[in-house]
Amino acid sequence: MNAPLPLTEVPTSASIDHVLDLHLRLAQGAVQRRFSDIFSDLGITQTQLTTMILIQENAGTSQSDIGRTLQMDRATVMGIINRLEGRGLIQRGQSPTDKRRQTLAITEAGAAMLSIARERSTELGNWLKERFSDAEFHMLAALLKRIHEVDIKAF
Amino acid sequence: MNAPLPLTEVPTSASIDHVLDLHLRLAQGAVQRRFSDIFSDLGITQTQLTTMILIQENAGTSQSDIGRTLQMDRATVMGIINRLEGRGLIQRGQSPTDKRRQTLAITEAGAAMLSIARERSTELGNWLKERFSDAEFHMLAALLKRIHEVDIKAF
DNA sequence: CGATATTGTATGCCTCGCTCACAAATTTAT
DNA sequence: ATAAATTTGTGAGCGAGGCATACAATATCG
Repeated sequence: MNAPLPLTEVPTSASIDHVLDLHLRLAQGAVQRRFSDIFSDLGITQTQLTTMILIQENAGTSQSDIGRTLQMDRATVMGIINRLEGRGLIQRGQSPTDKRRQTLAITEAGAAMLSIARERSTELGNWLKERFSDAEFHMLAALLKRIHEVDIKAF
Repeated sequence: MNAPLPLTEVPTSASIDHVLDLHLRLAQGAVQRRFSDIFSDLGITQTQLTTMILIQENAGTSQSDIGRTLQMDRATVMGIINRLEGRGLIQRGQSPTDKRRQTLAITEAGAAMLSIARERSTELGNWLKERFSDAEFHMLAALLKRIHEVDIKAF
């Protein structure tokens, strides 16, 4: 369920080593792999879980809202919502005020899965925290935030 | 070519805000979008570019080597190599010592594109560096490295 | 009212990432 | 030297995510 294990020598590249975007991508990949390990029995992805949490804690949100928060296209969000609804984890409803909107809500099955998932999240969090002091951990989060937040600010 | 632009209020979640893995994912997404903007005319992805640089600076590497370095499955690497070879940017050859291996090399077209791409990389680097002091920048890289390197160390 | 923007949806295309299975070659063990 | 295990590339298949484009319905603003 993972990439091969490097024990032998592996090619490196001077011009690659200090490139931030590579480290970012590799780190994200590592987390993603760890995530699917930890959550394998729940069959859920990082994006899906985040989406569900967002729905649970913002009753009545719409797909567009989620897209804005998680910086995804409307069409992309729809795919995710379709998959979650297809599994009976969330439910679409009608907004009383705006007929274009669809309110999103967690089903009972979804809530059940979420309560398990939240525990697992702790596990993932610990796996990450192992590597850092508290200060480093918060620093890292803050620095990362600058990357995606400035992306927003640009408009 | 991008996600919608949040100007309005957007749902947030207390339990989501300090989750490191979300910031990591969003940051990576933001970089990816910026990347495809900057490199749009070259029609190349982050992964593809990294792969090509790796090949160029490690003459005769194999697909498996790349997989280990970039932490990707053999099968995944093959897909990437296929696409690059299909566009005539790289070339497969035969290893003189090991008949299982395929040596990878950059074609002339590939080298031409790489020289442009390296300039664009600077642009992406600057876009990132804007947000950070030098110390922060290096700190961030170092912290990220801990995430994917420990992943390796686990074996 | 009319023009403009927002929301959801459908379609289609592409990249990445994985599993499983297989064959050929190489290395290690007996 | 022969047998066993490992490495390498490949093929087929599956699914998620991410995008553009286009369309219809609804809201909002001038």
